[in-house]
Amino acid sequence: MSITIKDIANAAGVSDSTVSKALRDSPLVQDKTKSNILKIAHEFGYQPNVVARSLVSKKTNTVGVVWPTIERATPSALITIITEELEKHSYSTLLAINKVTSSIETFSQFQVDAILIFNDQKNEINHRAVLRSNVPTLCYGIANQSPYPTVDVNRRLAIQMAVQHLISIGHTNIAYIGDLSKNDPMQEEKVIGFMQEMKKNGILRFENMVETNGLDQYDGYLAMKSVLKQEVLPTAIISGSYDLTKGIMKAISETKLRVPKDLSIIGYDIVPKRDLRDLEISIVGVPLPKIKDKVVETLLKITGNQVIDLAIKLEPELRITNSCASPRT
Amino acid sequence: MSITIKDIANAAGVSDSTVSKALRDSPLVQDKTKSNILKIAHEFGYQPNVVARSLVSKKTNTVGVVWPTIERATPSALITIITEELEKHSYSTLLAINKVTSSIETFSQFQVDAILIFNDQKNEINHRAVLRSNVPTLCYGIANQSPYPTVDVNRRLAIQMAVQHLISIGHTNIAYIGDLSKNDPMQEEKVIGFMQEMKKNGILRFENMVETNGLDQYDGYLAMKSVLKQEVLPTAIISGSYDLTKGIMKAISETKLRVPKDLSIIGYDIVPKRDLRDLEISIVGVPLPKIKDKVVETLLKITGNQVIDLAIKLEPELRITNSCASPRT
DNA sequence: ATGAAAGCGCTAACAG
DNA sequence: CTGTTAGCGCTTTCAT
Repeated sequence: MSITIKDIANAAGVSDSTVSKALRDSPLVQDKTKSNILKIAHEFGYQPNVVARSLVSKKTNTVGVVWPTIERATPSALITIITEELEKHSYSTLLAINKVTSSIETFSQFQVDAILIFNDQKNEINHRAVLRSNVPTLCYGIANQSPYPTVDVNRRLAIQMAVQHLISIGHTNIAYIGDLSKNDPMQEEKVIGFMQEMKKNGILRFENMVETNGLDQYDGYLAMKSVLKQEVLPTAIISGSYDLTKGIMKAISETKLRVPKDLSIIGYDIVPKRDLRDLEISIVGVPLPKIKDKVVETLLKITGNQVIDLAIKLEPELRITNSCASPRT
Repeated sequence: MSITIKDIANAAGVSDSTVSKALRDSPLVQDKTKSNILKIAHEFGYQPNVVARSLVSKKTNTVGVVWPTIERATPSALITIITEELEKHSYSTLLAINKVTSSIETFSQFQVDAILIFNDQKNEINHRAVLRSNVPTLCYGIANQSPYPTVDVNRRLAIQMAVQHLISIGHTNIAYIGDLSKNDPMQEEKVIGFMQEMKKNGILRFENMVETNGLDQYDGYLAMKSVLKQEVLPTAIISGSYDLTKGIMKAISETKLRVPKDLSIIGYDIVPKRDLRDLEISIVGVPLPKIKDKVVETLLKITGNQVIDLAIKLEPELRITNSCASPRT
């Protein structure tokens, strides 16, 4: 049996409610009494029973994160900083990795104050079940796919911006290296952005779309190796992810080609970790901290039942460095 | 406000407790009444309030997993299957990625029935805080480092077994490719196993220990590349992880060397995914499902406050395939 | 400033 | 078989 408010009340010789007040730092308790109670509570190793508390207060100060695809490493950096930020606002974060519907159920039963769904798969979410759960819910993924608010990094636009820039400085043979499968809607958005923009300019060729097996460095390395075997090399590369970019750079470094003289590079990137220091690669995307801020801000809003827009789109930034140059003629 | 047991009682014209019993499928309720209540509950979209329930039953049917190093991909496969298994036993699983102590606190406040700590770092865990939390706790990591039970995969022995085998078939120049840093006690165990066994046989040389940057394919690829530059090549390689092995194989495939004719390989491996089909690599380690079973079994035991051993060591298996042969003389 | 009492939603005796 | 009662640990009026 663990320590309850009663045990402390007994030890301090006061009533339960006084202890409750003292613990919540109410001004209705004398300082002396308060500090005495606090001391005893600490001695006893008292831990408030959230379960009992929330039964009356209807608040748990906890947000639940639904993360069905734990084995994909990409979003974990985001989750980590979101958790840190929420902690600053004195919210705890709990993760669930079951199927979306059953995770929601668990969180709803635990009376979390808000739910964040990482929707990085073509999940068949039972939206009715989610809505019925009665817990304010936010999505991270593609907007307008669900009946609840979604924070959406505009990946399509990001890649379009990259293409536009490369075209504007004269490139016509641009390759996209990334995940071309249709399993992950976020990756798909990038591909669509690339294809649209290339088609619009009438320069999309079959060889320009380079499939990778995954999103790791190694995948980028292998993909770039295959590109290097093409008869006519592209003059510019857009990479679908930070890790891919690292592998791509490695593959290039094993040839006599030089960036940006022979090849311009822009990487899609929202990750802050930067160990491409040797050569600053041009990047496009929304910086992670910006996403984190928006997500947490929105989460905090919805816990207060504030009504917010369904689609919260974050606009990407294009940061061009000396990894880009006009093609040699 | 959500639907409570009372609302259903009202609608069905029975008492709260009858509804409670019906919902828990008690035999003490007439079938007719029961089905009527169930029907109404379903119509209303009733969701039991676990918070209230556990306040009286002292059970949440939930286990909390403390996982402070979410960004390292390795253990996620384990967590995934543990979660699945627990679900079969009608337990929900919640993850926390904060610091160990504060995660424990959260779980303790939520009254989870058991806690599983993934201790894959040199964490400074405040053991007293954990013990005080009063929640049965299990560790996954290195045994005898904490005052609570630990499921420990005997990594040291695993690597020793691999070395022994290679020596037994005539190898004397054996390299270990893996994480040599001392940040992760689990990796360290493997290194110790290797060094001990090599020293015991008087064949440990400096070049035999090959450092990688991480545990990904790419790291293995790069490390093997560097090995291939050595003047005298080892005749056998022991790889520290599944992904490293993949990269190592790739690097070898780019040379004229053949496995096992020129090089024998044993990989440390507990992961079930097998896409090295083309060539079955010899492996040593404890299969993931076995770990999962032991962890879940133990978790279930401790929720019932059964007393169990502090150190639960799982013995590795060595599976030799045709990736190993005696060295050419 | 402190305590008594009521109640959050549910379960578990105990009566009927 | 069904209803009544008490109480889980905590917060929150409302008295004192």
